[in-house]
Amino acid sequence: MARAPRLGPYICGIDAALDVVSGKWKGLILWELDAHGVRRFAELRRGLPGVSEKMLTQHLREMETDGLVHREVYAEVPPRVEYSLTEHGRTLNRALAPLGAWGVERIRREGHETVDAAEPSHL
Amino acid sequence: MARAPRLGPYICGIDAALDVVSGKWKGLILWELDAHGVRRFAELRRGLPGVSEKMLTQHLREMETDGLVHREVYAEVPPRVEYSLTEHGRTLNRALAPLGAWGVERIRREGHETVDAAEPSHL
DNA sequence: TGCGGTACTTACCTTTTAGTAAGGGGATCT
DNA sequence: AGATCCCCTTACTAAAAGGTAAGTACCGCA
Repeated sequence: MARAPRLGPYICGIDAALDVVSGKWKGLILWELDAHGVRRFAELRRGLPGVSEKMLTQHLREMETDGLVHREVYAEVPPRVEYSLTEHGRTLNRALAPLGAWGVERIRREGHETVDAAEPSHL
Repeated sequence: MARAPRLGPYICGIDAALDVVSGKWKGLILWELDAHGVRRFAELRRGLPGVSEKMLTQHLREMETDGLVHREVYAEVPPRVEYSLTEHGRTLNRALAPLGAWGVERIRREGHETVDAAEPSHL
């Protein structure tokens, strides 16, 4: 791992954008950071139910090298690290908005349950 | 594979939308079908440099069960199958447009090379 | 006769991605 | 004294995604 800028060459813009958001939790991380502005590691962890520490660090590192998130480390005694979106991260989020709306429509159409409303109707 | 509607539950719309477009060639398939309207299997294959027949069928089948593409089989002597976008596929493509634009910007910034000079229609 | 084109399917293998579990080291809480 | 919190790192394992190659069955062309 630790691919520096990222692989390419890309065939079109969708390619390049999907490369950056594909990853099980990246969409949610983007959303959390967009909603709260600044979040610490443990806050993000609590905000993403089920994420492991390894995956969270890994995704955050990749998003940092991709120029989406800013990582600010405070050399304090209980270590403190704050994550926030960069300008690129914010524009990405804005570009993602119509896709999110489409997804919400799809969930509605298909009758999928969201996580907190999960009720197992007979499959 | 052959997951019927798709897994879920989703945490947000981005989740649901990414579920449907994640796959190495799905973005390109969407683009090809959007650009040409109707395409046969072998035409799509030629349009996606490097795709294997297996991956192409697999992706097309998933996109069909996801309600994005329509598959029309003609029972002719040299078999003929035509693929096109459904209405949902077309709205997805429209929702993908800002993301594609973001990706193009990113490619420009990073100085990645594109494979071909063809421009996606939804820019 | 043998090749290429049509649209796949199947089996097998490699690569990538994600999950699990443990550790580290100092500081505050009980 | 012991537990917990903080933000990770490392090693190992499992699952998913993707690639390669071959087979199917029928046809037209040279």
